Amino acid sequence: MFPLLGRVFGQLKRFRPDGKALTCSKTRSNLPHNWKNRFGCLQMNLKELASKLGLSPTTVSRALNGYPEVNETTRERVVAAARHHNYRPNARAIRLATGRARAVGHVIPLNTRSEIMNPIFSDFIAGAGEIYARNGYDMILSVVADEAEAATYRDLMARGAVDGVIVHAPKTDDPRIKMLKDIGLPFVVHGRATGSELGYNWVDVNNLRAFQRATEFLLDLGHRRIALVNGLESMDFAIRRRSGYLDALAARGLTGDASLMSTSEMTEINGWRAAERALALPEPATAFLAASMLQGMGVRRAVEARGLRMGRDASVIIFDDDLSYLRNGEDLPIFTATRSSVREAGRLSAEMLLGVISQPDSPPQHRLLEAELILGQSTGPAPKL
Amino acid sequence: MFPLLGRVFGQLKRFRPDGKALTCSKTRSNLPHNWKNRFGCLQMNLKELASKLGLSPTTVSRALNGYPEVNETTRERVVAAARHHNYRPNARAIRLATGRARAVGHVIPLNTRSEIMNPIFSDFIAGAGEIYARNGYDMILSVVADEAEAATYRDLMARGAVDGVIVHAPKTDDPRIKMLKDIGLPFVVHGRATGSELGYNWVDVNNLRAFQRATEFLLDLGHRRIALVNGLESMDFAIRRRSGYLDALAARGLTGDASLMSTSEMTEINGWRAAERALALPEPATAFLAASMLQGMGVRRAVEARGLRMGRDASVIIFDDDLSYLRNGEDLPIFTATRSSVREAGRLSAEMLLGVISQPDSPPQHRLLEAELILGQSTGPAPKL
DNA sequence: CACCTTGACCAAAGCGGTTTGACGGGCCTT
DNA sequence: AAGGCCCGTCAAACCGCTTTGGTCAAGGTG
Repeated sequence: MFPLLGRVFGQLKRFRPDGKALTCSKTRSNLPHNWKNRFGCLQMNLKELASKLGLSPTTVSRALNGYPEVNETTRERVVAAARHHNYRPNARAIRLATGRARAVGHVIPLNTRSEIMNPIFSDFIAGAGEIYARNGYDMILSVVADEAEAATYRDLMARGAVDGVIVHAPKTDDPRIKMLKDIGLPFVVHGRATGSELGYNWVDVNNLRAFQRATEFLLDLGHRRIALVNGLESMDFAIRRRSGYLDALAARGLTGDASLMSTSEMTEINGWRAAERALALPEPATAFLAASMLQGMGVRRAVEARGLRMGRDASVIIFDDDLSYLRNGEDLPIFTATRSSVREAGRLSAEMLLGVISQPDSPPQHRLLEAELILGQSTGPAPKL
Repeated sequence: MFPLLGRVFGQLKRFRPDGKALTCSKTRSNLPHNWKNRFGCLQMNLKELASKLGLSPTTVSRALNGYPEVNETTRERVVAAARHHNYRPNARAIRLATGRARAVGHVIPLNTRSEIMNPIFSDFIAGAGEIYARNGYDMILSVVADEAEAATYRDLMARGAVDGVIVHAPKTDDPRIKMLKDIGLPFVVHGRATGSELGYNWVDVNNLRAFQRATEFLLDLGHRRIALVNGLESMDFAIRRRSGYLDALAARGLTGDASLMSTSEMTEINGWRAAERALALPEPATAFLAASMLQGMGVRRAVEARGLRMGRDASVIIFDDDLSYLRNGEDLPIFTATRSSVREAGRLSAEMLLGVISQPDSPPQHRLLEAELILGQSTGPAPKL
C-alpha cells in the first residue's frame, strides 16, 4: 500500500503521505527554513539579529515592539540593525506566539446557480484593504459556494486563521449571524439582516430612505407608472429598497402594481429584460427605479431601442455604488442617482472590525450611511398623455 | 513618557506599547489561547486529543496526516475522535512547524491617480479561489498603490506570509518580474511582460491574435475606418492588442490612423469619449474595436446618441472577458466579441502556481489561451457612402 | 536459538517569535 | 551605611504543531 516505506542502512526512512522522503539525517530538513536569499545568507531571524547585536532576543523583541523598558540608545541600535539586515519578524511565529492571526477573513458567497460575483466586491475590498494594510493586518479571502459558507467560517475559526470576519450580502434573517455569535468569532456585517438588528455590528446604507426619496422625486415629477427594477429579493437590502418604494407610493395614496415590480440579479441583461416588460404593458411605465448602475444601463438600452429618449420620454433613477470602474458620468452625471460609496463602506466596515477585534467586549456598533440624491440627465417631467 | 510603567506589590508590571497590562502572574496571559467555545471548553488541541486517546501527540499527528506507520485501527480511532471533538489543527502552528504558509498572495495594483480597480479582478479571483479552496490554501489579498507593490512582495516574502504570488496587470518590461526572481518567491504572471517571456511562468490570452482576427473580420465586412478603443497602453496586453490591429491593417496594405486610435482606462465613459471623437472626425469611423465590454457599452451609447444604429450604421467588436456580472447577452450575444473567460484564466493561474510551489525547480511554464470569435448583433457590412 | 526485520509507537527537539519572572547595579532615602 | 526602587537586561518557558531519532515487542530467518 505504501511501497515507499523502507529502511536505508539500518535507519528508518520515512515518507510523507505525498511520497516525498523526509529523513535527511544531519541536515535541517525543513527546507524552506534554510532558503537562502540572493545574497546567499539565511533569512535573518530574531536570534541571529540578537547575537549580532550582543543582546538577548528578549531585548531585541522588546526594542522593536516599542516596549518602554528598553534604553533609548539600545533601541536605536536595534532598529538600525534591523533595518540594515532587512529583518522582518516571521509572521507565522508571531501568530503562534501571540495567539492572534493578525488577519481578517472576507467570505464571499458565490451564488451557485448563477455563479455571479457581485461587482461591488472589488471596490468594497479595495476600501477595506486600505485599512488593513494601514494596520498591519492581512486580508484573507474565501470565495465560496453560498451553501458552504457556514462551514467556511467554522473552519477559519477552528484553524485560527483569522481574528474576525466581514459578512457580505446578508439575507433576510441570515443564519450566519447567529452562528458567528455562537462560535464567538468577531464580525461585522456589511448590510443588515432584518430581525435582530441590534445584537451585532453592521455598516449599512439607508436603502429604504434612498428608494423612498427617489420614488418621491419621481412622483413629484408627475410620474405615476414607476417600475421598480430591484435586486434579488432574497437579499436584505433589496427588501428594504422595495419597502422604501412602496412607502413613498403609499404616502401618496398609491399602491404598488405587481406588474411594475421585478427582482433579479443585478446585471445589464436583467435590467433590460425588466424594462422591456414594463414598457410592453398596456399602460407602460414612464419611470424606472433601478437597483444598480448595470441594471440602469440595461433599462436605458431597452428605452432607447424603442426610440424613446431617456430623461424626456422615460425617467430613470439608479442606485449608484460609486464603483471606480463604473462611474456615473464625470462632472455631469448620466443617471439621476442615489449614491453611496461602497468603497467607503468597505473602509468603515474594516475599521469597525479592527475595533471589535481589539475590544471584544464592546457593545454592538452600527453605522447607517445616507445615500445622496444626485441629479443627472436621466429624469424629467412625466410625459403628457 | 510611559506613565503606565510601574510596580505593583514589588512585582514589575509591564505594559504593551498600546497600554494594555501584560502580567497576570499565575494565569495564562495569552487570552486568545484559552478562549472558550460555547460549550465552555477550550479549543481542542493536539496534546489534549492525544491524551484523551491515550496516545502520544506524534502518533495522533501522523494518524491524521496519513502517514503509513500508524496502525489502521488506531488511525480510525484517532480520526473518529478528531471528528467527534471537532478538532482542527491550528493553522498558525502548522505554518510555523512546516515552514510553509499554505497561502498565496494576490497583489492587486491600484492605479493611484485614477483609483480604479480593474473589474476583472473579482472574476479572476473567483476562479483562483476555487482552486485554492480545493487544495487547502488560503488566498491573501493586498490591494496596494502601484508604486508600493514591490515593497509589498518583499514584505510578504520576508514575513513568510505566502508561498507564492500571482502578479496581476503586468506592464511592458515590468520590473516586478526581475525582483520576484531575485528574492526567490515563486510566482505566476497573469499576462506577459514583453522582453523576457521565457524566464517565468505565465498564463495569458493571445491578445494579438484576438485583435488581429477581429480587425480582419471588420475589414472583410468592408470597413476601412476602424477605430481602436484600447485599454491603457502602459499595460502589456494593450500593446499586444494594438499590434494585432495594426498587423491586420498592414496585411491589407493599410496603415493605422492615429486619430482613430485611443488608449484609456477601460470604463464606459472612456469608451463613449473615444467613440464621440472618432465619430466627429471629418471621415468618421464606421467600426470600433473596443478592449472591454464596458468600453463597448460606451461606444454603443455614443453611436446611438447620434441616431445611428449599432450593427447597421456602425459595427462594434469588443473583447469579452466573460465576466459573470457583465454577460454579453444571453443566448444571443449583444456584441460581436473575441471572448476568453478570465475566471478560467484565474483557475489556470492558480493551478500553475500551486504546481510551481510544490516543484520549485520545474522549468518555466506558459499557457496561451486563444479567444473565440463570437458573432453578435453589433456588426454588419460597412455602410455604402 | 540467536539475529535481523518490521510494525507501531513515543520523547524530545525543533520552528521563531513573545512573555514571564528574575537579577544585578545605580541612585535615593533615611 | 543599609535598604528600597527603578532601570535595563536576560534565561527560560511557552504557543501547537511537525519531524527526528529512537524503543520495544512480535514475527521471520538461517
